[in-house]
Amino acid sequence: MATKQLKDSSDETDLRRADSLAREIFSDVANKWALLIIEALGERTLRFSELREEVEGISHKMLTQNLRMLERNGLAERKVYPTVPPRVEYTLTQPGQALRATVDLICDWTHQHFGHIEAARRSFHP
Amino acid sequence: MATKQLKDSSDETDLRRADSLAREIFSDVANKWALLIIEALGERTLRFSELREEVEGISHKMLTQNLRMLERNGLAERKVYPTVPPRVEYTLTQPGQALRATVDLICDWTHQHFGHIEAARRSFHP
DNA sequence: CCGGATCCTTGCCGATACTG
DNA sequence: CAGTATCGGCAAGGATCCGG
Repeated sequence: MATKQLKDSSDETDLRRADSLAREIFSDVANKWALLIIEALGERTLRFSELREEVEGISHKMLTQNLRMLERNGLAERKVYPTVPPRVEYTLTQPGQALRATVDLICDWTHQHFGHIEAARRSFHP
Repeated sequence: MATKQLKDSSDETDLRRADSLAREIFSDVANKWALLIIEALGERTLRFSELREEVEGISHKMLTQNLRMLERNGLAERKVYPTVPPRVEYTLTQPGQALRATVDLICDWTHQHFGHIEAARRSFHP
């Protein structure tokens, strides 16, 4: 990953910290479930149970785990209504939305290059 | 992931196949190592050993495994020079380049929202 | 309804050794 | 140098239960 240009910091420590953090964020975010959750949320606000239905095949555990991660990184917001039974809603924050825009592009890419990929797979002999 | 609008196919089977394939491609591609390799390759042509140095922390095994996957999906091209010792070079295909462009955006995003994320982490108390 | 905790299985991934 | 094969540890992830 490219290093951000930090103007004039004569101290390399900041750069190193930034890079290692950047890699960490990248690793957090660049995984199947996280991206699918972000796609599913889109501009909507969804309850936990709705998300679970929306994201095909995700387990209860993976969903909470990834939601905590998104929340921790400030990409999603968690709103709890202290009713009974409880009601918890999730929304993407503005940075989350920005990320979603790029994930959308990956989806577009998938559809655009569908044919190419299918063809490549057929003509691929290990 | 959103389903591509296939005009007028009265047969649902195609849609299902397309969606399942799309998810499969997405799962292949949406993983840390694959994306980092794509980033590392960029517009360059790199040898196996060069890639190994370029992609920080990747193991021999993961590198070959992911390169085979990229090749299978037609995202990277593998060129073997039958010299001794052997020389193998990898390049992104045009679809691979297109995908890389979107990955670049994710990197940009990471750097742009760096501050927000750090702040969110500090103020996050489980 | 939500989410944490626990147990248990699966499969990822690194290490190593061996071929062309 | 590049790639395959095998093995084993360990962490990811599923199933389940309980508690708020």
